[in-house]
Amino acid sequence: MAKDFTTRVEDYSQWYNELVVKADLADHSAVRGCMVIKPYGYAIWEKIQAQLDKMFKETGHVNAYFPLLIPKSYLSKEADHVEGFAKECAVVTHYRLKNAEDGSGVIVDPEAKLEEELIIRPTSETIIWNTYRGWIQSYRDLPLLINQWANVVRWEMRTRLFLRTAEFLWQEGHTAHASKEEAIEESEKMLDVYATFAETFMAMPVIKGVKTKNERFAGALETYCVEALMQDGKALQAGTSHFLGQNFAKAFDVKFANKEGKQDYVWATSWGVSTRLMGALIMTHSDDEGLVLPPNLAPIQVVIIPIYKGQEQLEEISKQALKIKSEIETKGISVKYDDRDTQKPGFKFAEYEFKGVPVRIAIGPRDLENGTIEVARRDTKEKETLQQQDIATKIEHLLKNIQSNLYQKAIDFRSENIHKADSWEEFEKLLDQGGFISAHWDGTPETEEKIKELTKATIRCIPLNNKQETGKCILTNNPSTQRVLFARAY
RNA sequence: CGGGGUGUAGCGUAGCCCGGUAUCGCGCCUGCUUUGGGAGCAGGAGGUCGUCAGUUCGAAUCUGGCCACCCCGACCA
Repeated sequence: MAKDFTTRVEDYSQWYNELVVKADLADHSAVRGCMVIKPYGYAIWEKIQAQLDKMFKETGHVNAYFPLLIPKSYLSKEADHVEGFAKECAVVTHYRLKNAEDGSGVIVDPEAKLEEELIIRPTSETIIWNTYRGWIQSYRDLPLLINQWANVVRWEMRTRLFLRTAEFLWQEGHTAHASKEEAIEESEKMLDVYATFAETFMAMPVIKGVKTKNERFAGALETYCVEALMQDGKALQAGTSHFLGQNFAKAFDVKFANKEGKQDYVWATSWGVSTRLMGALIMTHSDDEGLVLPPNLAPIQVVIIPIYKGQEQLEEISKQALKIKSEIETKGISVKYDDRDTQKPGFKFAEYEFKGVPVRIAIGPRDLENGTIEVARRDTKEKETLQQQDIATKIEHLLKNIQSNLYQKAIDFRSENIHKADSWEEFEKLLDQGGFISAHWDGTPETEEKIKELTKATIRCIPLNNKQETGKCILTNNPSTQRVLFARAY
């Protein structure tokens, strides 16, 4: 396990800071915790985005865009929602600057104070539901299935690169339904989309579950989540899907005429995943040599590096390399041929390793003679020399193999790190080892809070379709009907 | 907001106790040799020592104020 690297993502600055993201945007406290995503890192986000977007559309959703700035009053309409977000909102109070009279630079023009302050969205429920009021009159307008790709800002007291930045990119789905059952079904369906995405594309196993009341989204009746386990033994919430009941419909007065002609409030869901997924990706697979990307999300799946002496030999090798490149590309695989003359092969090898490129091909004079190439895989770092014929098929299989190997490795790691605890002593001991702990809980928020205070562990989720069994709460010994999953989390 | 720490070249640092105009590594530039795992040699460029004030003939170094950032906690996707 890559100890040094997974504990705190931002520590691996050597490769991470230079190539994926740079955090120190400016020497200014106002932007602390914001992130600059460099082109290579952004390419990974684009892959995530493209795949999720496809899955949303396959489940009947369409994209739309709502404003960044939200009138302050909107936020106060749903009581729980305000309480959840009020403490971390950036507020726009003025609309103009002017030159300072003493020539010291620009200042905020006090004349330009806004009558009503605007907040920068921490999430868009309020402005979207305010808009939906005008869009929904009849059951014929339902369901309304909309997704938004956007940035949001949450002024967190403490930030962590990728996992909790002040500004982050995400998608938020907001749907409206005619019945409670349909809305619940929708939130469960989207949870499934997230789980499928995590497992199939990110090669990251997740546990589907529901949050306890304490951990629920502000304003939701039920919060579903997918929880993943990072290499350092900490849990990470990878995505959430909320059943909002009629809370927002009531707060924003969104009513529709049902088939019987009666007015009723609509039922809502919202669901989202963010650039946190990139943190999850890094912390699930990477090692001390850098990123390890699952082929299904790697912007570059195969890199070809020529080994040569002199211009003449390079031309000869390039001819063959480009032939192999286009052959592999016929399988829909993305291939980069790196014939830069400014770096040596050894340097390039290392560079693509920390960029996480799944497969590297080296081709030199020796290969030209023998009709071979050297193929190296990032996940196991194994190298082998292959004949050039059928190379596209061989690479295609190799990529599939890497994808499933990464998933298997992650799932094995997780199985090794889920334990049952039946006493408080055992619970505490297991916690220090990291991982999920399956234990009985009496179902009260007070007990949950107490356990958090004592151990910093939280209930990550109550798994869906959880086995019912009688037991005693790990802390209070009160009767319990099921085990829940505890962990220390990011 | 509480507790701790740090500010010296693009990055990472030495020097500070004991005052005399700044050290080393990476990176960058030039040239030659190299190229199957992060090249070698030679030469070179780059610094208001966070900031303001004080002490002093003289301050990166001593004193005081301010600013910024990092870590730990409270909060959280």
